[in-house]
Amino acid sequence: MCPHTLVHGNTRLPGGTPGAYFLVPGVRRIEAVSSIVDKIRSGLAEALAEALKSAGLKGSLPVVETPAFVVEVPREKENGDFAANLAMLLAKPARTAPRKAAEALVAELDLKGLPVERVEIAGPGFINFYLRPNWVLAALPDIVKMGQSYGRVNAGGGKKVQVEFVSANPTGLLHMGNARGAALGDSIASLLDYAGFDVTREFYINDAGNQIEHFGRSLEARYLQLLGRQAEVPEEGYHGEDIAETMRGFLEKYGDRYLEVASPARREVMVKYALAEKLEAIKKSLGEFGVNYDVWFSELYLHNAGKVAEAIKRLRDSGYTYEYEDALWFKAREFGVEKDEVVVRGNGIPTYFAADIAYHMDKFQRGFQWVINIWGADHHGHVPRMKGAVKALGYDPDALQIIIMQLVRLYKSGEIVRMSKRTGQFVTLEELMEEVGRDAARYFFVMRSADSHLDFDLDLAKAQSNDNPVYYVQYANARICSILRQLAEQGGSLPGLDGVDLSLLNEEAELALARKLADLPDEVASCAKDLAPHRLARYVHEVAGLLHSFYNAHRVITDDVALTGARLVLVIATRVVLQNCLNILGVSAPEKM
RNA sequence: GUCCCAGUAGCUCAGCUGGAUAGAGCAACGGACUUCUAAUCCGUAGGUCACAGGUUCGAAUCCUGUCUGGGAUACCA
Repeated sequence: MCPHTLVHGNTRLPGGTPGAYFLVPGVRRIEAVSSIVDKIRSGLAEALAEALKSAGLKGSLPVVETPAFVVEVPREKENGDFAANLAMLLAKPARTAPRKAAEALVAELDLKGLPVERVEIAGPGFINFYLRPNWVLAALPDIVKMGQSYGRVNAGGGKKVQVEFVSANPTGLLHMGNARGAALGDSIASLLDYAGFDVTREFYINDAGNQIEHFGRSLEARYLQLLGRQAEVPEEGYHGEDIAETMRGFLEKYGDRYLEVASPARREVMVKYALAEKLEAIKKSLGEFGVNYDVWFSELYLHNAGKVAEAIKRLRDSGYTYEYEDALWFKAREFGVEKDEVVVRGNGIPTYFAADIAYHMDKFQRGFQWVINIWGADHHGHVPRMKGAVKALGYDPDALQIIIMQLVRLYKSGEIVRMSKRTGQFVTLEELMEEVGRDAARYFFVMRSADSHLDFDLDLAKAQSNDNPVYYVQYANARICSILRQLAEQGGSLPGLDGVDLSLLNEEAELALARKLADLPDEVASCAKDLAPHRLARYVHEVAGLLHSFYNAHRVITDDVALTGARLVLVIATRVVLQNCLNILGVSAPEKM
C-alpha cells in the first residue's frame, strides 16, 4: 500500500446502460460495459440511428433498415475521437454514394447532451466526431472512487463459468508448457471474474489409467533398485531422477517392509504415496506462481463414483455407441470427426476418453454454463470428438470452449531443450521462477496470444531481466508511489475529490493518459470476450508508457496547489488502473524498485 | 495423405473477427538527469503483411490454391 489512499463515497458499480454487447457461447446475449467511453459511444450510435430515420422520413435518404454499424475509436487522432462507418454500409441498400449518405445523416444529427465539438465527413465516408478536449476527465473521479473495483463490468451477469487448466499428470514436476498454461488460465479466470462471471478454477488430476500403471511399475523398480535388487524401469515408464528421489523418501519411511509384499498391492501403496507427494509439490509450485485453484478434481473419483459407467450408459442408451472386435466405440463420425473412437477397450477397461467424457458430463451436471479448457496443442486432435461427445450427451457443444495453447519451445545456450517427462529432461516451473522470477515469467507467458508458438530463451530472459516489459509497468506504479511518499514527506495532503478542479489538466500528456485510463472497462470486457489476456498486457504497457511520458514532461508536486491536486488525482487514478491490470495478470505491483 | 496453428521491421510479437497513412518491445543511431526514481523520456531509421488469385466502397484480416515451420493423426494420456 502506498502512504495515501483516496477513499470517497460508495464504491458502487454503475447500473446497466445499453451499450456494447457480446455473445457468450451457449448463453444468451448479455449486457456489458458501462463506462464514460461506452456511454458516449452508444449515445452517438443512437443519434446516428435516429438521424437515419429522420432522413428516411424527410426523403433525403431512402427508407432502409439500419445496418449493423460501429462507432469506433479511430487509430489516427486526426480522424476524431470517434468515427462511424454507417454511411459506407448504406452505400448498397440505399444505393447512394457513401459521402452523400454521410451528408444526409449529419444534416439530421441531434447531438444534444453529448460533448461533441464538431462533426466531419472524411475519407471514403466516415463520419468523424471531435469531442471537447477534456471530455474524458470526468472518468477520473469515478476511477479513484471505485479503486479496486474499477474495471469490473457486469458482462457475465454472474454466469457460472469453469476454467480448467494445467491438469498436468501428477507423476512429475511442472514444466514450461504447464507454466504457460498456468499463467494463461489464471489470467483468463481473473479476467472473467472482472467481467462479471462466477468463475471456478479447476485442476483435473489424472490419478487413474495407464500412466498410473506405468508410474507404479517405475516406482516399484526404483524401490527394488535402492534395495540392491535387480529391477528395471519399464521403457514406457518414468525414468526421471525425481522418481528415484521420491522412493528414497519412501524407503526412509517404510524401509524394506514392502520387499516381500505382492506386486499389485505394494504398487498401490507406492502410487498413493508418490501421488500425494507429487501433488503437494505441484500445489506448492503453482501457489508460489500465484495460481490457486478452487477445485482439484480426481479422475479416480469418476471411476469410483460410477460417473464413467453413467456416461457410457448414457451414450449407449442414446445410440451413439456400437461394439466392434470386443471394444465399445463412440460414433464420433456422426459429429464430423474422421474416425470413431474407442471408449471401452476389448479388455473391458474404459479409455482415457471415456473418463474425459464422464468428466465433462460432470462439469455440466455441476451447473457450469460455460466450460473453458486450456489444452496444449498436442491435444488438439481431441477437441472435435470431445465436443461431439458433449453433444451426444445432450449438452450444447458451444458451451464447451477449448483453448488450444501452442507449445513452448525452450532455448538454452542457443539450443533447443527437448522436454520429456519420461527422460526427466525438462526445465521445471520451480527452476523458471528461480531464474527469471515469478513476475517476469507470468508476464512473459501472458504477453503472447495462446495460439502463437512461444520460443522461450532462458538466457535471454535472464540477461534481459532489467529490460523486461514487466519492469516497465511495475516501475510506473513505483514512481507514482514515490510521488505520494514525497508528498507525505513534504507534509502535503491529498485533496478531497470534490474540491479538485480537473479542468486544469489540459496538457496533451495528461489528457492522453486520462483517455487511456477511461478505456479499462471496455478493455476488460473485450479481452474477456475473446479470452485474450495478452491484450490486457499490452494495454497496461501502454498505460505505463503514457504515465512515463507525462512524468518526464511535467511535475506533479508544484507550488500551484490547485494544479498539484488535479495531477494527484490523475496519478492516483493511474495507479488504480496499473494495479488492477497487474492483479489480473498475476503480477505484483511493488511500491519501490 | 488428412486436419489444426503460425508466417507482419534485423529479432520477439501486437493488430480487438473488414476500416482511413500497418504498430509496440528489444537491437541500431542521435539527444535529455542541479528538479517527485534515467528500470525513464524525446527523436531518427527500419515493411512486397510468405506467394498467387478471388469477394467489395475498402483486405494483414474473409474465401480458394501454393510454399515454409510446428503440432495432431493409438483399444497412450
